[in-house]
Amino acid sequence: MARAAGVSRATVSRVINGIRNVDLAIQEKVKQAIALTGYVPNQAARSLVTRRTGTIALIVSGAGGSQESPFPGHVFADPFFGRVAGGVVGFLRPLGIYPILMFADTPETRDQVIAYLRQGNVDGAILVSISTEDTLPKLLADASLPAVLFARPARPIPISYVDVGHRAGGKLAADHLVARGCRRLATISGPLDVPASQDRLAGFQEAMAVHGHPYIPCAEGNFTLPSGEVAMERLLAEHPDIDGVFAANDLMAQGALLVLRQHGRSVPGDVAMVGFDDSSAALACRPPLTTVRHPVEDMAAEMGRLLLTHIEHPDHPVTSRIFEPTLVIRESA
Amino acid sequence: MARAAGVSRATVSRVINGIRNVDLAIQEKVKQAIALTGYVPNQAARSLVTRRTGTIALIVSGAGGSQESPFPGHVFADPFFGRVAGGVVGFLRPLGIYPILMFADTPETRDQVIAYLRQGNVDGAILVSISTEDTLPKLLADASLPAVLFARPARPIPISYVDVGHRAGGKLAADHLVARGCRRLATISGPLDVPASQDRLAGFQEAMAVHGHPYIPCAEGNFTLPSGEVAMERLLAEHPDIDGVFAANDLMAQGALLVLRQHGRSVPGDVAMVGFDDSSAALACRPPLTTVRHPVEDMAAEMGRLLLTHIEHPDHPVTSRIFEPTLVIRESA
DNA sequence: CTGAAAGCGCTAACAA
DNA sequence: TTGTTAGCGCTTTCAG
Repeated sequence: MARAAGVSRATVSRVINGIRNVDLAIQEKVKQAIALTGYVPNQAARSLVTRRTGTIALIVSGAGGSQESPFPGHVFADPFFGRVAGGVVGFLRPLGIYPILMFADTPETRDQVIAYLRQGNVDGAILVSISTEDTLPKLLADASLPAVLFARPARPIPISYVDVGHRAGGKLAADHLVARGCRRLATISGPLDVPASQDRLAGFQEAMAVHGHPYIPCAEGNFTLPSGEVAMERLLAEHPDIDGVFAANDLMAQGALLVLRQHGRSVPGDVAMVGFDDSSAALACRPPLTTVRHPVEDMAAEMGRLLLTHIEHPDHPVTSRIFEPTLVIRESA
Repeated sequence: MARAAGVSRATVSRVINGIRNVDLAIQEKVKQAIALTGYVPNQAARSLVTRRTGTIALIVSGAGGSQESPFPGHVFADPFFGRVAGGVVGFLRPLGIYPILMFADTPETRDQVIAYLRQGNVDGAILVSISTEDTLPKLLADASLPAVLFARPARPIPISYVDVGHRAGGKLAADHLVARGCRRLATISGPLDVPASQDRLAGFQEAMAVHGHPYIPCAEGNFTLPSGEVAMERLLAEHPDIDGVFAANDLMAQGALLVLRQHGRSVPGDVAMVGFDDSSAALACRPPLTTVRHPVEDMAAEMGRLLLTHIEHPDHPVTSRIFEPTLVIRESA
């Protein structure tokens, strides 16, 4: 700005950055000049010297051996991603920092992302990895860029992460279903190669075992609505007398509800249904879905917090933070 | 990088930026040195001189007189936003440019956004305005920052925008329903203060008028599933003999379908249903929803393209681009 | 076709 | 407490 505030640029810099040791009168004068001229510091110049951008990356990374659709619409359209983005933005915004949205689904785009990060465009990264085979977490670790993951990586990697107690969630569902009086339970699991699915299933099975149900029929889905439909269809064919189901996410539960209705089974009268996530899909179900709440927004905020401390303190040790799931009781069970 | 490539930094710069007039042998030498040292140019330094950041903002702006929820989850979770983000990222990514995700819902956050943009953090902005009362478009225009809107602003503002032919979409739905043999039509509109809702309704009504149906019962919703339920409930109460419905978006159609089933009406047997958007909700419906496709991804890509030309050519005239909707026929009509 | 030198706007030592 | 002085790493005239 016009150093016409009558002082040196150093002083202006000091008041803008809130460094004390500036005479109050001068501070006032500078502030007025700023307001008057509408001066805004140039971020590029600032970053050049501070080596901080005040920006972080929010990366969604899929598997993608080769190429996928040009429009990653269905990824961002996933209510789950929306909640993550909302949580991150909600936490970061008051701090005046905003995330850069990145998407990597192929080896090339992964390299592109890494290259971008190495340009010093961001101070750190928050990574939501969709696939077990994703190599980006490792690439990030190798680049020793401050980063935080959503969910425990399939293979151990020295990066901090945030996760929910999947086993505890499975147990919550089991206990509720049993307490409700269900006797012939079944479950629709997520894809069994992802840790979260395994853990939800294990938690459910273990809890059922202690309730005296050592064997629980299980159909594997892939977290999509149609997969929930076919899983329910199969379960019903093999065990027509089912009276309670735990689906590993709300979308599959929604699909299951659809076929239950088709078969004339009332919910929760004939069969009770418990989902997982407490996503918007849970509310779109009829009846509204009883579900295990996955506190995604809070977790996303925590990712932001963790990332910031990693950025501030480069030597901060790798950390993980596990959130407790809770049961949200609505009408389906 | 180690200017140990044996040349001056100026030459390295030229090679990196693909400026001709560089001896091929030297080019090779430099490239090797780059590969060897893993050199990456510092973006901040670059931006400082070029006055370009290679970054744009993707802003979601709501109304918000005062404050809203700390987590803008439901906004980003909206499948509509997901499609926009996907389209923008899909177009920009091959160009190596990524969007910064911003969210403004209160006057304060709007100012914060503007301040951020004025810091020179981005070259331009793509704005998805959720509310009619949003003042951000005007603020952007006043700041004369390159920007493109999604959808025509309620009040005329000198900013380029991209939109779909809402009227044409309404007509598509009307023609299809009539061709199918429906005689007693009704419609569920969106909030009538937003131009898109008005236009979809008008297009539908006009087309119905030419088909000899001058009056069409209409219930107003707000684009949410529950609002679709109550609207359908009302329509059914007042006009029990309805045999065809046009809902102004898929979510409301989904809600309407739910109450239709509750009332024992078969779809499309007893009543046919046409939605609008062709969002993921259309596929989640049972039966799958016949709907007017809103080519959101393509529109988002076009926003990127338009923004880029505005950035390249600051004097490029304000432009609008209207996309044609198409009918996607599935099972509900 | 290539190198030297200036300078983008800011922060941070260092002096005063 | 404030001003002066160096750069931060790059692009870009301007010479050569």
